[in-house]
Amino acid sequence: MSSPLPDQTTAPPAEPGSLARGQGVALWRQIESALEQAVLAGAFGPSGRLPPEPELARRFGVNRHTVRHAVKALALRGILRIEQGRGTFVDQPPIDYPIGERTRFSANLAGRDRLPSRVTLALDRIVLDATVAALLGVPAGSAGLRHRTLASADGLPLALGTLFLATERFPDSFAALTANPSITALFTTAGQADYRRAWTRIHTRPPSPQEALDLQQPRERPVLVTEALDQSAAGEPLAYNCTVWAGERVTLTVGG
Amino acid sequence: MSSPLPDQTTAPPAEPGSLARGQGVALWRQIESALEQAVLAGAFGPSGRLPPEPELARRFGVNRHTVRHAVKALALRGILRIEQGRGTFVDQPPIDYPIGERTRFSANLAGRDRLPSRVTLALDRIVLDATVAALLGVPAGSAGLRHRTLASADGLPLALGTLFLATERFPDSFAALTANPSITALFTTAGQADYRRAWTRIHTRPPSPQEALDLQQPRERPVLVTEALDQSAAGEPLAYNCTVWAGERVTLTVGG
DNA sequence: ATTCATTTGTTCGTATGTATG
DNA sequence: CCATACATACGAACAAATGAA
Repeated sequence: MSSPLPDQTTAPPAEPGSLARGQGVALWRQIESALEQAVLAGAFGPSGRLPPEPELARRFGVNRHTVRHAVKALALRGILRIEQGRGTFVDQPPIDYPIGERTRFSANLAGRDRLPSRVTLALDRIVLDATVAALLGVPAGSAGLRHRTLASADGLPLALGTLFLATERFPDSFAALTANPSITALFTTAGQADYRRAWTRIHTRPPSPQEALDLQQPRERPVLVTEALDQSAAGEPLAYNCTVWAGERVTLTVGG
Repeated sequence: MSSPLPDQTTAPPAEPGSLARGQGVALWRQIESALEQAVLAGAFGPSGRLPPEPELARRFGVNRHTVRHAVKALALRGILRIEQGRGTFVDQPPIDYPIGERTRFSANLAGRDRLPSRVTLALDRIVLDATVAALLGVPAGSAGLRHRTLASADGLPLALGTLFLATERFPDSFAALTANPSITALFTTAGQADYRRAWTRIHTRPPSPQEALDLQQPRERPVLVTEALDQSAAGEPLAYNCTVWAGERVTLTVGG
């Protein structure tokens, strides 16, 4: 049988016979260069996964040891990342995501050759429980809105966001968020363009099965959980946000 | 044979016969109250680990199902945390650790009934590699110091810290840190009492086997990794710090 | 909890190419 | 030309980690 999973990596990094033997350049050096070129060309797709070693050896027409020598050299240089039992991957540096008083989503990822996107997963009218209501400064049991979104960069899920709003403060938010999932746009319409982040709490834990599925990451890899409160310029609570980040794909940055 | 691990929890939460049968209060309700009292009294020690269910059942003189009913109720209320295959634990809320421009360690944990402590694990003279040297603003290959510490609160490990200094900036740092592991003290002596945190990067990943051991946490629970650069008031880099936190025991807070 | 397929990690042995003296 | 040392390359088998069934 052929490979059970349709492998999303398509790139054939070499044609057999493209290597020069006995010309003073070791085979593993030539393979190292070829793989590095392939990485820079983005030949391994958004997953960044390389074909397994035996497959690479076949394509290059060399022994597995020789491929391993090349791969190890690239791993030492930080180009590739080897994970026993899982595979070898392009070592994409995690996306650096600044968190501070003035954080906006899409502005963060622009200008660093990543394609940001944000889709609405769900938008529900809910009853605010005691904890969230207290944060939003309304009585427990008040009407509210829960907006669940999935943020991606470069086609890979980055974060699951859940936003809580009090209906009494944003009466038309359901229609507004249906039309445009951007919180910044909603706040601006409501005359709160100058909101800021009052505080952010950061924690980590293993993902729930559903979160691992949504974020397309293994259950063994942890998630970052941030909780944040957005505040108006006057200091009133506007929205409470709880975001679950794919831990292996982001670094949060404070200051700098 | 008796229990293979010497259990550090000593507290007997009840004496048999202390339960009132047939008095209109279900046994599991009484056990729920008794356990809650025990939790509030800190009867389960710093580990927060409850005795195994059969042991609890024996102490209360009831069937294991009855204990499970009580424990489940407390878990639903967020008082206890059940971990299949590991045990039942007091659900200690994670320690809230503020990170900002003026973060100091011991100041953070005082006044919240946790006993902070910090011990030196290792203090080495090293050669600074390119990455760290660049951050510290010295040539790669310069002499430096690496200071590894273990921070604990309440007897439980909280974080493994690694600090990098350039020797040329702090000539006497080896002796100073040997005498007093506090960075604040070192900086103060060097006339840099007014240092601040230039930036902090936050990431998460599974712990290495050694880290799991040092932090006394299961390998399945992730760690938080913070990297931070301390800067003088004049904007010169002073020290680079990389800290690995026990993820289940801390929440980092920005602002607020 | 077990089993299985996949993938990387390790260790043998052997042969060849290259540089040195 | 020969001897030696070392890096390179190949082959086979097994170990260990991962993830899915």
